[in-house]
Amino acid sequence: MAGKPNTQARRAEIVRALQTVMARQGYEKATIQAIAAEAGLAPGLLHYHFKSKQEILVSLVATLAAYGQQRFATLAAGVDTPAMRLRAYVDARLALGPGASPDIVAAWVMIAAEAVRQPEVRDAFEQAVVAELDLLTGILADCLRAQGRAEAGARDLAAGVLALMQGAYQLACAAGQVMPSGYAAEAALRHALSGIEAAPGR
Amino acid sequence: MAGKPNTQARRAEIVRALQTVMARQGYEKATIQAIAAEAGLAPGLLHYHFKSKQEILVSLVATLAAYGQQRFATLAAGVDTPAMRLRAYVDARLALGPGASPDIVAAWVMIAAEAVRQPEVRDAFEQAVVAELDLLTGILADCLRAQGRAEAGARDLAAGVLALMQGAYQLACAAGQVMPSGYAAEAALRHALSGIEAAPGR
Amino acid sequence: MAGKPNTQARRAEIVRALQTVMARQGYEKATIQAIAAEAGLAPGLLHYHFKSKQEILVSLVATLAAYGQQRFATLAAGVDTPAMRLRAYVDARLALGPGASPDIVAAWVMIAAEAVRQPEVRDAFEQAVVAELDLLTGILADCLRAQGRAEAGARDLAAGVLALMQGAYQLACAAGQVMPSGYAAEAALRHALSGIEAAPGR
Amino acid sequence: MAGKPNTQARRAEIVRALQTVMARQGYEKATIQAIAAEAGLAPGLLHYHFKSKQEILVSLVATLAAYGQQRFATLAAGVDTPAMRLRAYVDARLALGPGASPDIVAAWVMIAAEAVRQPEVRDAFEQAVVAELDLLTGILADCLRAQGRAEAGARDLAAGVLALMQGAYQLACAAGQVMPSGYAAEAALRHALSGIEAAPGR
DNA sequence: AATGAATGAGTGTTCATTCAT
DNA sequence: GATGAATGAACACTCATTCAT
Repeated sequence: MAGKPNTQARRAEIVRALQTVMARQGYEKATIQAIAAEAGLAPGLLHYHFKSKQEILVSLVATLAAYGQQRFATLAAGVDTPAMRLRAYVDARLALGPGASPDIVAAWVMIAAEAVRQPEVRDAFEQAVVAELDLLTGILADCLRAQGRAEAGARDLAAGVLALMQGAYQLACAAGQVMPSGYAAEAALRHALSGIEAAPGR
Repeated sequence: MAGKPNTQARRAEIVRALQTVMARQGYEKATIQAIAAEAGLAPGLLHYHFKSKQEILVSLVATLAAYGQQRFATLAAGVDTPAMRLRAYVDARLALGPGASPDIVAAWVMIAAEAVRQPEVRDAFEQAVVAELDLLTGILADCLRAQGRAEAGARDLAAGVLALMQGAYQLACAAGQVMPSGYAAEAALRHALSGIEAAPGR
Repeated sequence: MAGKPNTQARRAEIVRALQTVMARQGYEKATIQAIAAEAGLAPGLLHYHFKSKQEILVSLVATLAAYGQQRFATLAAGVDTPAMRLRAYVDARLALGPGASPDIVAAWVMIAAEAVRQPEVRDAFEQAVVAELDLLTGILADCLRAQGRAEAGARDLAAGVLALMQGAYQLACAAGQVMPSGYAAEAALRHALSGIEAAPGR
Repeated sequence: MAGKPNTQARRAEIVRALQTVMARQGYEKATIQAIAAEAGLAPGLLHYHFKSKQEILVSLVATLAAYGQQRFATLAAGVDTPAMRLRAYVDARLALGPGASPDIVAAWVMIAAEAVRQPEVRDAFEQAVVAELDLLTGILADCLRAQGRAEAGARDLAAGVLALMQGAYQLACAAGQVMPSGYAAEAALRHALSGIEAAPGR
């Protein structure tokens, strides 16, 4: 076998290197040279495996989104009540459990910033947000149903929880010095629960 | 020929131009040339009034922070109960009242992103966050006291509300297509109120 | 007066430098660095005065086309018979009279090659060709009319003369070693005259 | 495992692929990757069969030249008068008979452009031009002799016809929109005939 | 004979900053 | 105060060529 394809593995390495550099320095400073150096590869190789720098970023969005979903799946495995699934979700996103990485949070904040300006990144980011919104809406609807309440407000409630978590990420990265610590998980959970209790009956 | 010193006005014009361009195109794309064009000034003039591009940005952070504080002051004028002051605060930040500008929200999201990477911007951003946190903590403490509850949790509660609002801003800019609309103000208010009710007695 | 505009002059210098470098090395080898060096300017300055390298080339096309038209105007001044205008035209294009420059011929050949691939260059080139075609068609029509012949075939005849000259340019540049020398002007003139004589009466 | 030597066939495939890609996109854009993709081969293989990209181009020049000569041979087979051989020649080069290919014309125009800058290509191009010139000179000399005229001007006349055809090719590719159509073959033939008639007696 | 990953020099272009006027 | 030309370092990206397999 000659010149055997290793594109899959190389792509993963490169995406990983982008995550690392981006978490430290942001997307603009994450130059092709810097990413290549982090990955221990020649700069030109990055454009052999990816069409553009943006494509690496889009790939990273998908990777992180998938990683997040999987982390929830792991934590929620064997959990049977809706309320506990809700807690598992918040823990998967915010608690400093095993597998939680500051790198990922920082990278995610940078991605959100890039999503504002780059349409292709925005598309990928929106896909991730929708998936998250769907997942959380489902969990909350389960909780509402379990309490005999109307499920109509589930999506708005999910949006509030998501916004709270996203804001907590960002403020931690951009103003970590002055924010209280450890408020987020409890706040997110309480927000969800109070929203459930405020919902009208079916 | 020596013109009259109009540095103050020129600086304001330039800062304003940065806000406009940044809202449209982000900070990196907000080149000196673009800002100058937006302001109708010669490019070289910007570095006469500001030491660097970053200094313009730092100036914008302060300007926007002050504008936000002032907007709350206006809405809260003549309001006498703590609960109404709380509502005035949320409206000042999120409601589409007079003076609310998508430009400002977009610019603020960009600023938050830059704060992650540029220490000087981060400092200015943190100052703004602290001021906001102090203001909101005060309002919430008033509410708690008015209900005979312990004020200890006020800051964490303020942090939650702030995070929710910041996250709502960002998701609106980065994934506006897929987020529900109009959830944020109500969610922020409910978050505050439920936090107040959950607080223990003094 | 401060920072006085000299764009016009600089643009001309840059276009001229492109012509020189291109005649020697072709368009691809005429790098921004090479053009800047030829003009004695900093590389970055070229993009201050021109949006892109292509824009410099398009500018060169227009410049050379205008120069050619002007050269004919000079040679044809004071000439009164159609036949002599025809000769003046051929001389303006092919003869080694004063003002004829191998640089220009070589650059023109390169331009024609680029016109095949770059739409914007092609547009400019086509404009030049049309102008030339119109001019020559007019001259030939005059000749035909003077002999009481139908003018219908003038444009096709002009196309033939133009093609002959363009081909002579190109073969001189690409295979100058093996082509006879000095055949072109006489051939072009004879082609025109024989075409005139072959035309039917009115 | 050692395959059977198929270098000859592979080389032909590669040269053919270059012709196709070059006709579409020009020489510079005809990257090794693009040629390989067109030929359905691995990029590395091209440098196994050819020392360099330039060598492929030189090979293409020879191939196209040979193809042209062969096309004339086919059309001229069974033709016995000099005048008819002349017509066969022009048809072989310009008429839209069977086997005429826009690809070949476009590729030939690109080749002529490259011949200006690359010495090795120029050598190959000049060889092709000389062969063509010799062939056409011979045909024209036959015509002249058949009419009892001096053969001295045959080569200059051939050069004129060649230039006309080459220019027609190029203008068709670079300014096809604005050139009349179908003028070239007739013009070339008339040029030759009028040149013959203008020649002095022996 | 064939593969396709790897290299690294080179390209056009952008842009904050400087400076003579 | 103001102008706008000038600078040069940086960037993403391209690509002929090489090489281990």
